[in-house]
Amino acid sequence: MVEELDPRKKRILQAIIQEHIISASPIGSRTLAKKYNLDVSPATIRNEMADLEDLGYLEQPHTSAGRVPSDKGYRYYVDQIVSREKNEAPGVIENIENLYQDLQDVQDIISGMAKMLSNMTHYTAMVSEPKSQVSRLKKVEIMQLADNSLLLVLVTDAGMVNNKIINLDQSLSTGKISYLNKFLSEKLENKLLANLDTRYLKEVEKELMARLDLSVGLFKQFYNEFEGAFEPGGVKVYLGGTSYILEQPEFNDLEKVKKMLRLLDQEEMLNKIINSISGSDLEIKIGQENEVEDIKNCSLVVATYYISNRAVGKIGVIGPTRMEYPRVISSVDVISDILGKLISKASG
Amino acid sequence: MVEELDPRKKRILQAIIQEHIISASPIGSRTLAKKYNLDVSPATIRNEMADLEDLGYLEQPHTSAGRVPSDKGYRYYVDQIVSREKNEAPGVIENIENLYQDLQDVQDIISGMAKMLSNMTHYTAMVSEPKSQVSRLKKVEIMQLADNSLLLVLVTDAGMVNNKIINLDQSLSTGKISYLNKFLSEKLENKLLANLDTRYLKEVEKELMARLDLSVGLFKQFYNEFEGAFEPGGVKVYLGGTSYILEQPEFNDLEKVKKMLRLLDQEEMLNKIINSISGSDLEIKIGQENEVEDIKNCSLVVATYYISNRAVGKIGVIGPTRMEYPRVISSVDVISDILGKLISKASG
DNA sequence: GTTAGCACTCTCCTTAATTGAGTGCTAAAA
DNA sequence: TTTTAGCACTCAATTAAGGAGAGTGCTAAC
Repeated sequence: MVEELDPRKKRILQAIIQEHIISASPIGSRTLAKKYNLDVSPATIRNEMADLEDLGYLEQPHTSAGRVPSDKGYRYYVDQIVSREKNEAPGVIENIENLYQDLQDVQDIISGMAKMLSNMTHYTAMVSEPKSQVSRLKKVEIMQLADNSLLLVLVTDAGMVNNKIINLDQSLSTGKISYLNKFLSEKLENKLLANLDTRYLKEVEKELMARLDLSVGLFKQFYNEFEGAFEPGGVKVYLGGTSYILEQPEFNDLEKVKKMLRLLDQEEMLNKIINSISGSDLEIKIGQENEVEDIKNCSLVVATYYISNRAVGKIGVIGPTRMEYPRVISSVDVISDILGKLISKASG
Repeated sequence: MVEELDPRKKRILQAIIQEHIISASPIGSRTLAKKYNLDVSPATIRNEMADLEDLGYLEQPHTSAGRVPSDKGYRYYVDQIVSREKNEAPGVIENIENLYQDLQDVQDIISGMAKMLSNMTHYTAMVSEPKSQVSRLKKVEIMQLADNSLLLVLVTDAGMVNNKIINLDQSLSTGKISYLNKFLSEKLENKLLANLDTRYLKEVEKELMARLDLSVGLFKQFYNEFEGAFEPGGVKVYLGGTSYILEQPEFNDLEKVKKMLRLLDQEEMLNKIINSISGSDLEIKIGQENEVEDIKNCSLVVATYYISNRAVGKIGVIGPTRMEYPRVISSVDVISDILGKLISKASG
C-alpha cells in the first residue's frame, strides 16, 4: 500500500499539498510550474499528476479542474515528507513556560494550554483532563460544613482536586469525623484510582461498619461520589478557539458549521473523539481515518502528555484535512511537553 | 414617549410582531388581513401601518417591502401587550426539580440549568455564578498534601467551593498547620466576602505574624488566593446551547456568526453583558438598549436568582431581537426560581 | 522521455429579464 | 369622516444567458 514514489513525483505531490494548504482550491499544472522550480514544463507535470491520481494520491473535483490531495496523499505527506522536528522559534518554549509557571491550579493550566495551542495553530484545540485511572489518590479528607453537611475533598497525585458536598440525614460528632478521616486516609490514600472500584469500596465499608456505629446509608453516599468523581468515561475536555473553525474556507457552508458546533457542544462526543486516538506519542488522523462519522472531513493531531513518565492525558487540535501539518505537529508537540511539565510542577 | 395606542393599532402591532416572530421577514397588509381577523381591509391596515411607522413602532427595510417591528415596537409589545405570567405546562416545574434534585455540586447545578434553559427556549443561555460579594465565607481549611504543598479550601454559604494548591518554600509542622487552621477559622469564617479585602487581610497577617513564627512570604500567598478566588469581576459564566444561535435566520450571514461566536468565546465579554443588567427581577434589553456594541442586534432576557432571599446571580438567554418573548420570559422566570431553590437546598 | 499546441470542459461571474409581494395615492362608497 | 377598491409604481429575489478563465487530455513534433 505504501509504495515509494520516485523523487519527481514526490516533489510534485509536496508542491501540490503545500500550494493547496495555502489556497484551499484545486491546483493546476501551470500554477505549479510557475511557483515551484520543478524544471519541467506544465505538460510533464500534467502527466505526473495523472499518474498520481491513478495511484490515489490526488483527486479531481471535476474534469478540467486542478488536482486536490486525497486523504492518502496527505497521509504520504505526513509520513514521508514532513519532518517531525520541533521548529518553534528559539525562546518560545521558555516564554510560554514562564508565562504559565505561576499557575498552581491544574484546571487553569489545562484551559490555559488549550487557549495557547489554539492561538498558535489557529485551529480548535482540545485537551483531556489527566486520566485518573493511572493516578493515585493522594489525599482524602472530610470537612464539616454544617450540622448535617460535609465536604469531601479528593486530590490525586496529578494535582486534580475534586470536591463534593454531601448532605446527611444525621449529624456526625467531631470525634467520629476525625476517626473517619483517619480511617479513610489509611484505606484509600496512595492507592491507584483504578483499584478503588466497587468491590474494594464494599470491603472498606464493611470494615468501617464493624468499627463505627454509622447509618447504612452514609458510606453508600461516599462511594457514589468516588465512582462519579474520577470515572474513566467522564474525562472533562477543555476547548479553546472554537471560532477558529469558522475561518476555514471549507466551513463556508452554514450547514457544516452548524454540524461542527453542535458536535463540539457535546462533551461525550469530544470524549469519544479524543479517546479514539491510540496511545502513541503523536498521532495524526486524516479525514476518513477518523472513527467518528461527523469529523471524517477533518484531521486530528493529538499528542499524549506525561506526568512523571506516565501517560495521563491527550492534547490536540482539530481542523480541516487541509491543515498546516508541519506547523501544527510542532506546536502540539511543544505544548504537550510544556503541559506535562507545568502539571508535574504544580502538583509537586 | 410611551403614548397609549388606540385598540386597533395595538391589535395590528401585536399581529405584526407575532407574525414576524414566526416568519422572520417583513409583514405586508394583505397577509395580515388574511391571517388575523382584524375585520378591516388591507387598505385600512396599510394606513394604520403608515401611522405606526410615523410613531416609530415599525420600520420598512425598503419601499415596497412589508413592515418590521422596531426596537421601540418590541418594547411596547413586551411592556404593554405580553403578560408576565408563568405559563409552563403543569408539572414541568416539578419534573425539572426532581430531575436535578440529586445534584449536590453547585457548579453542576448551574451548568445543568444553563443547558435546560437553552433547551427550553432554543436560544443560547448564560448563567453567572453566585456572586461572592454578598456571600459569607462558611469554611476555610488548609490541608497538607506533601511536605511543602498545601491545599487551601474555601467554601461559601452559597455552596461555592474553591480550592487552590499552594507550594511553599518551607515545610510546616502538623502543629503549625492545625494552629493556622484554627486561627484562620476564627478570623475569616462567617465574614462577608466583601469585607475580606486587602486592608482586613493585612491586619490578620500582622496578628498572625505576631503569634506564629512564619516566613513573611507565606501569608502573602494566601491572600493572593483569597482575592483571586472570589473577585467580583471574575464571575464565571456558564453557557448552554451555543449552536442554537445558528438556527436563527438573522444569523444566516457567516460574518455575523463569527462575530457572535468570538463574542461568546470571551469570558470577560459575557461578564460585561450579564453584569450590564440592572438589579431588577426580570429585565429585558432589546437591541439598541444593550450597552455592549456587538449585541445591539440581539435581545437579552435576564432574571436574578436568589439564595435565602439575597440576590446572588443572574440567569438569562440571548437571542435575536425577534425573540419569542412570551415563552422566553416564562421560561427564564421559572428556571431562575428553580435554580435558586436547588442551590439553596444543595448548600444546606 | 519531454514539450508545444490546441480543442474541449466545466465553474464562476456578470448582466439582463422576469416575477411577485407590497406600497402609496386617488377617488368612490359607506 | 372613515373605509375600501383600483392602479401605477418600486424594489428584492430568482432565473437565464453569455462570456471569461483556468485547466485538462490528446496528438504530434522535438
